[in-house]
Amino acid sequence: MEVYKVESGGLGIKSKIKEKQMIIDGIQDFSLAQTLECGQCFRWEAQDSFSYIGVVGHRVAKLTWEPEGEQGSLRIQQMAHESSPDDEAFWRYYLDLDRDYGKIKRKFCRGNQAMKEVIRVGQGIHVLHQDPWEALISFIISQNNHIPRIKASIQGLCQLAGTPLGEAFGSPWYAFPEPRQMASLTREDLSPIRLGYRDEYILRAAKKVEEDGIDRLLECGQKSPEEALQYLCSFHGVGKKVAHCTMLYGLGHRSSFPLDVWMKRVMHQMYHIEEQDEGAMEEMAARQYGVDCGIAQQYLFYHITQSKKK
DNA sequence: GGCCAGGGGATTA
DNA sequence: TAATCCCATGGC
Repeated sequence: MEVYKVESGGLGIKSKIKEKQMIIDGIQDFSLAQTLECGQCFRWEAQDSFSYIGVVGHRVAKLTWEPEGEQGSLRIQQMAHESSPDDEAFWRYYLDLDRDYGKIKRKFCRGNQAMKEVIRVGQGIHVLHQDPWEALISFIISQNNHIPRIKASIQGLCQLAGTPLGEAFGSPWYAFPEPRQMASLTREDLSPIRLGYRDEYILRAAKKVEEDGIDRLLECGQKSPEEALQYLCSFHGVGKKVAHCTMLYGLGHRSSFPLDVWMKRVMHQMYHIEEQDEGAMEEMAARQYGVDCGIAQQYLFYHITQSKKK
């Protein structure tokens, strides 16, 4: 059995790989459940409160969180034949484990008492690095929709058009459909998934990405937020909200601050900004939270949606 | 049966 | 640039 250790990130996180599973330990400021259930992603299934199974790219994995006091370790069990040498780096990046969230949270709370309570509720949230194409389509589907239905629609889409990844943990798994796979579908093909009027949006998006080239979308991660926003909004069915979600969760733009009905509600509560005044909310976000305001958005969103559940 | 769900497009004025 | 309506769908 091969065991090796890797150190990186400067946060004292170490990891070792045993057979087909990997353990990353010494992780702080992280909650697997909060990160996977704060509404930013739609393809993870809870097994229990410490364990989730899902698909990222062509990787099928079971993630298990093992708390140890203030810290914890993450066990990653991946489908055997999908292992590759860069798995470790892949999961670190996907889960954003090498960012100092403690420092970011302290910055958000400086001179902002209300934010301390907001962050206390979702203190383990990390903003993921998801696939940009999957994020774009997922958030088009999310419009005027509920999270359980969004998940069901995406699962249906993957089963319909995604590459089969084989069986693992007792079920068959599918990759998220590539633009090419989705572009060949018709509205009739999609009708069993019940996307409603959103089916046309995702088909047109697939065709546009086929025409423009996927790199045109991926390059938005390196471009300015203004340029990325402009390109994303050129997709039919993509407005500012969906564009900002794609930028934040898929393209790594941590300064994106998506404003939905919940965020408008919480920004009104905290800063007394009128709910239709998006410009004032964006200015306030930039001033209060700076370049990482997208991360602040996630704490705020989690807090307001959790508080309404009770 | 009306209202809402992490919106966006098209049409008005 | 706002405001309004419509776009399907399902849960409550």
